[in-house]
Amino acid sequence: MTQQPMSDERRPANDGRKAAARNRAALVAAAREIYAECGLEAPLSAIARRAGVGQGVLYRHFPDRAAVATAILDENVRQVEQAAAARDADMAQVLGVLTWHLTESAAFIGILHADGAAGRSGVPSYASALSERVERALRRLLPDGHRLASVNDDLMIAVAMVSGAVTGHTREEREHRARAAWRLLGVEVGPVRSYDG
Amino acid sequence: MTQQPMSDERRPANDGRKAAARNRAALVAAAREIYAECGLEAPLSAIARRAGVGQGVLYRHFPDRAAVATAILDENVRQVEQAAAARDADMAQVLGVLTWHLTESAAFIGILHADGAAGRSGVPSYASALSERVERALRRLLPDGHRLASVNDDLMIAVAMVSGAVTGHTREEREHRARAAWRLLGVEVGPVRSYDG
Amino acid sequence: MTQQPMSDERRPANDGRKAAARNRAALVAAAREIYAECGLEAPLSAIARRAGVGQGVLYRHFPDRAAVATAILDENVRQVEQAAAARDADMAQVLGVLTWHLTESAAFIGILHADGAAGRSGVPSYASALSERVERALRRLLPDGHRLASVNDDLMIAVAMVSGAVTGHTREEREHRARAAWRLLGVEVGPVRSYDG
Amino acid sequence: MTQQPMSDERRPANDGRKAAARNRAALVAAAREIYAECGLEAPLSAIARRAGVGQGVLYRHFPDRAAVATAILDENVRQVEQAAAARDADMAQVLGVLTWHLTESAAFIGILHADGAAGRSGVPSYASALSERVERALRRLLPDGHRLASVNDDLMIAVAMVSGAVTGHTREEREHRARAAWRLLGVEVGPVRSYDG
DNA sequence: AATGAATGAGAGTTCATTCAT
DNA sequence: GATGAATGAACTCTCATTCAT
Repeated sequence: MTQQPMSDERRPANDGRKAAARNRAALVAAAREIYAECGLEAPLSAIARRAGVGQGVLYRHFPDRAAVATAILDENVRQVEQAAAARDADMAQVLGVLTWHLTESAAFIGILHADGAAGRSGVPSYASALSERVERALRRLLPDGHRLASVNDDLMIAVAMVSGAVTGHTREEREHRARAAWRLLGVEVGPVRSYDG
Repeated sequence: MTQQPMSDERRPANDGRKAAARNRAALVAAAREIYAECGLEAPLSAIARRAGVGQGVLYRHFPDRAAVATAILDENVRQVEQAAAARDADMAQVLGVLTWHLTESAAFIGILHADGAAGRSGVPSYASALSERVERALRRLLPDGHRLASVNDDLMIAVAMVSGAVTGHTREEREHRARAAWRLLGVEVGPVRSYDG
Repeated sequence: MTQQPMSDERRPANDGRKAAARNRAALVAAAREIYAECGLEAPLSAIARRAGVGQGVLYRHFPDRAAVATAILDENVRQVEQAAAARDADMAQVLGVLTWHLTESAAFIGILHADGAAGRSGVPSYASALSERVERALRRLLPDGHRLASVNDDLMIAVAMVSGAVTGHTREEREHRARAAWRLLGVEVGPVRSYDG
Repeated sequence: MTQQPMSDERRPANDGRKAAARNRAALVAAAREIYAECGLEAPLSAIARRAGVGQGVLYRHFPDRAAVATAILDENVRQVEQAAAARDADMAQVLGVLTWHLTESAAFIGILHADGAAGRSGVPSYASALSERVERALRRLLPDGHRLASVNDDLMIAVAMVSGAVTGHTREEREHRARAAWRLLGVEVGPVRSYDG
């Protein structure tokens, strides 16, 4: 309220380059938490606040809401891709990783409904891009005789179905329901876990 | 400082009582359309606008958002119930009706994800009420040897899966995808059509 | 369907940080004026408009209606408290200060009706908090033989009565009527003026 | 919802003339109750609902909000006038009646702040008209040596002060506080009761 | 005369986004 | 680069008032 220039009153540090990367990471982590708590509709300001940065910083790193979501989801998709790219990868294992992300991240669920739905109202455009990356990763591993190989759509429809089984449920229920879903589909799934190399 | 008496001049038509039923119908139709386009989160004001009535009219007919949604979805649920209550009802037929509504109404899709998820964030409470009505209707018809009868959750998980298969897709795609989904589940489905007695 | 990005074109000035203090002051001043004219029930939007700021700014500075009112009235109450805390304070002098604020601020009048009326319909809760501060300040100075010391309620009832005498009247009339009121109560009042140290 | 002319389906009676008077009475009674519960700001629709009539009826009988308030308050004022017009009326008795209405009707309190304040913002115009009727009634009885007779304003200022003492308090507290107020003013008050001839 | 539906203007609140510092 | 205040539109919900029936 006074006119003092607030000389050095604990003014937030400005560490230059280093800070930028740190802030980006903080934002991504914060977004993950906030999304988990409030869903994809959470106010961006909440993310900035949780990350401990100003809202301007958020906009510096991410031009819009979609960019934030993509940044979060990209990590999930990448793990699926990496699992699929591993030398000894097989379908069941990769579906295990996929399922792990499905149960872990409520935000991730949404994009798996999106295959072939680019530009559809309600389906953010980034979702189909991510969905396609998942599809490419999986299709490469689809053995000819696989339950989901006979009809072209089946693979991603099945994935969407499992997503549907977990939508709207808590983390705890999601794993159970996802397993049940794969079982009903008659598809074998490997251990449900994150992929880290 | 309370309420202005209305700018004056040219107060638009007041069609009197007769309009009541007409307006309600227009609101329901508009809501169905808007929901189909924007999902259940659509602004109520958009519904009123589309219906060609003032917002007050919407609030007269429906005290709150849940009432609007329920009014729309109730009709879908009721048809499923009626199909299930028919003398010669069998599971496949009723699933056909269910599937018809799934393809017809984007809004209906949402509630089928809601089973057992009452009070979950993002899952409005009326959704689980409706979901339970669907469950009761279906479970009565579930023959002992049915593919979905072995585990208790299976029935509604399967329904949620089919919903997941169609979420985010257009009317046209929905029927195809829903059929594919049931096929992947190995569940027989009768003709996909509305139930009208 | 959530929030539009702003119509575009000609986004009005954003004076940056400096404006914060200026805006807060403008809001307080505007609130004082509007309250004086319309009472505590005045629309918050009128205050923002009068202050020349967007409604968002008002909400940034004051989370709710009570915060606005408190910010305005706090200053009045504080002066009474300070007058009462002065080394050589005596009842008559402090009542002079009280009376000055009563004539100066129509909003201040309202809270003096609130003693012991916490949570009463129409009596906002902050009003009784402020009322109690006034009571504490005055009671400390109440000499044993004072006209208002014999019965416990008398002090604040008398204050409420003087408030009643001025409610609904113009600034000019208020001083005259307040003096008349104290005279009718047989209570001596010092010079009617603000306290500034 | 059907198109039937609802032949005689319990259509609300339309008893002609008689009903008009009955409705008016119901509206006044309802307004009294609603005002007591919700204050003068209560929605007019609530009054109509409580009275069991359509809103149109309310508007037929009372052109606007002020007219409703006046109708209610008129009854209070009339009793004071009648008490003052009684053959053996004396000041103390009439003040007792006045005080009774002050404690009985929260709505009545407001108008007694209004003397000489016609057209003041926040002071509805009908209030000063009613206030003047009260003043006329009382002044006629003011004996020359009365405590409130020496200065011209004193009478109504005193009344406003007592109103101020009770504003914002519950029925129960009001009587106590009003008595305390008159005592502090050194004015004798007769039994606090309604006047009924 | 009564009914009660319709109207639409606010009031309150929340947020995406910009921008001076 | 970071900060965080400002902006204002959009959304929900409430009412005073009118008017066809």
